[in-house]
Amino acid sequence: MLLQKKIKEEIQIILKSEFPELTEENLKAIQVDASKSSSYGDFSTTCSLAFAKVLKKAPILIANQIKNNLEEKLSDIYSIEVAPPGFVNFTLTNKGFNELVKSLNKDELIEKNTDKAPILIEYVSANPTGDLHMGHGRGAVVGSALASIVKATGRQVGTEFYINDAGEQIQKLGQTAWSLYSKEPSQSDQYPPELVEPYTKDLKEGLSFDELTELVKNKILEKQKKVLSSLKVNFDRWISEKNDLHNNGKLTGALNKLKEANLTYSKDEALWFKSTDLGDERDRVLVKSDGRATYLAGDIAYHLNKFERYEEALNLWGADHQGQEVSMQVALKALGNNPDKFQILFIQFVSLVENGQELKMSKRQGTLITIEEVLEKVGPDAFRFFLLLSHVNNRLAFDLDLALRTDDQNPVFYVQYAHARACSILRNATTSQVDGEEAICSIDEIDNAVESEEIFNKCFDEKLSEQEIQATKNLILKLSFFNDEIQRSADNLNPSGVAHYLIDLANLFHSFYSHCRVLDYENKTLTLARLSLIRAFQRILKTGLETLLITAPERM
RNA sequence: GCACUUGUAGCUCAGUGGAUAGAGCAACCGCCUUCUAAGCGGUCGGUCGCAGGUUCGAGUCCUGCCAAGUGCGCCA
Repeated sequence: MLLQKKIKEEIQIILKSEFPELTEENLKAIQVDASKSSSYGDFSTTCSLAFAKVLKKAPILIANQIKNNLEEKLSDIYSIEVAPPGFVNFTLTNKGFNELVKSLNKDELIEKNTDKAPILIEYVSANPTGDLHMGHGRGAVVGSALASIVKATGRQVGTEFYINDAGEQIQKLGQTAWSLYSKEPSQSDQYPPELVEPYTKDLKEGLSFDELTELVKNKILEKQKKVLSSLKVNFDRWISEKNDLHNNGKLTGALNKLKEANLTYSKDEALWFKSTDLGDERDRVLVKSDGRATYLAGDIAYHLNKFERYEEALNLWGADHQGQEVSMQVALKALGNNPDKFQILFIQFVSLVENGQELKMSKRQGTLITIEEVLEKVGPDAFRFFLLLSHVNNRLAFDLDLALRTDDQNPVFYVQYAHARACSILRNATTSQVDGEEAICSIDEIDNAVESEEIFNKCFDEKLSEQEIQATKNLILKLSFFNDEIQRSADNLNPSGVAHYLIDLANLFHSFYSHCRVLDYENKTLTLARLSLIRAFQRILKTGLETLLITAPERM
């Protein structure tokens, strides 16, 4: 078990016995974090500050109580300082650092927690009427990374893409396709023909309008799947509005539920949802006067179905869909679902910057930049990493020039390079050299090295420079917070923390690399000690990158 | 007009109510006889949009204002 977790548990035991008025929830919230500055030790906790009010006691007294109780217990692992107004700071001994690296090499890197309810993440859900653009790309990247992170923490996750293949947009697509296919004059309000044309080539003759529409839709969908898959985005299920809701009675079922709950009325030959009564700004149409269901009706049916299968649901929607949120929330609530279990993240727009200029984009003029175009230039890893760096609530300027560069300006290369360097060291250590020199050691020797405090202490030998020792400690400390970072990202449903963590980690590794020579035939003990740290680093960086669905190359 | 989101270094962005607000890029100065210089070290750079409030403590929470983006269809 990681040292900070051990410390946390000790504090919980102390506070529980000293202050029985603290609730389980209070105790659970205790955090042992990295200290802000090395002058405050290695780990610190602010729990005495947080509990001062509940306990009606000066924080410094609580802090001292923690210190006095904890001090004798593990004095070979850390020393404790209390700083006003009530911080408790822990400074690790060499043995403490050894314990950390041991855990990082032996334990599961990401703690599994199965208490949390299964969650369904719906994302992308673009219309099957054209190419996916960068806004979809952002949703795709964030959604897939999020699903992966949450899954890594042991929680059950399902992912779905909802295909809006039953509405008016698909009709318009059909009309455009039809005029291209039948050479009949085009009607108004259609899709730009040049965007549809590639899908109407080489079709057999004699197709009906519906057959043609279905065929073109499927071709577009296949292309979307292909593009997503090259971004490493795959879904557990693709839900078709037409086949999975309209044609099998689920839509009618949902409408009946709303009717039974007396939440609908008829007006102007349309069926309306009395959403104003429930807090919406106006009533919404469910079935249009031509007898077709609206998008909202289908979406309500879909979400009712989601909650039959999952306890919680998360949607990643484009910012242009924010008007739907209230209607959906009130509908679900009115039909007996807990609104706290349904959450929507709105993806703000991505703009593209090239040569320092923001590119003007318009769907109608066909100047919308597609995922494919950007992906072709920068590749999936840079594509993913850049879009993961900022929170979806924030508008994002994607700098094509920067992402195109394959040098140190591009953070994804910086991180991947750190991994390649670590692999290179491990490879050089464990394989015999071209000049016939034997390998320094085997993987087993490295794994065993960390078990020996004597070997590991070489990392902190007094003959080493202060810089070397500090670089080593900094790297170990950062590594020890990998699990915390993953858990926090999973809890907050925000993968950007992991991406930033990996940059910081790579930074500390590069610093360690330049200060600390690892392979040294003259000093095998120090070499082994440092290799055990490199091994932990490599394992964690690889896991981190792969959790974000980004490759961790062994050579670059 | 109303609703949602955003406002932090020249630029792109991090920042769980806790200590001295961070990173990358840009600018400037150094570092390759040794494991990958796609790297490292250093300098410069901030009234955290503005004004109040809550708190022992606010970039973080609340209110108002200002600015930007988005939404306000029998489109999806």
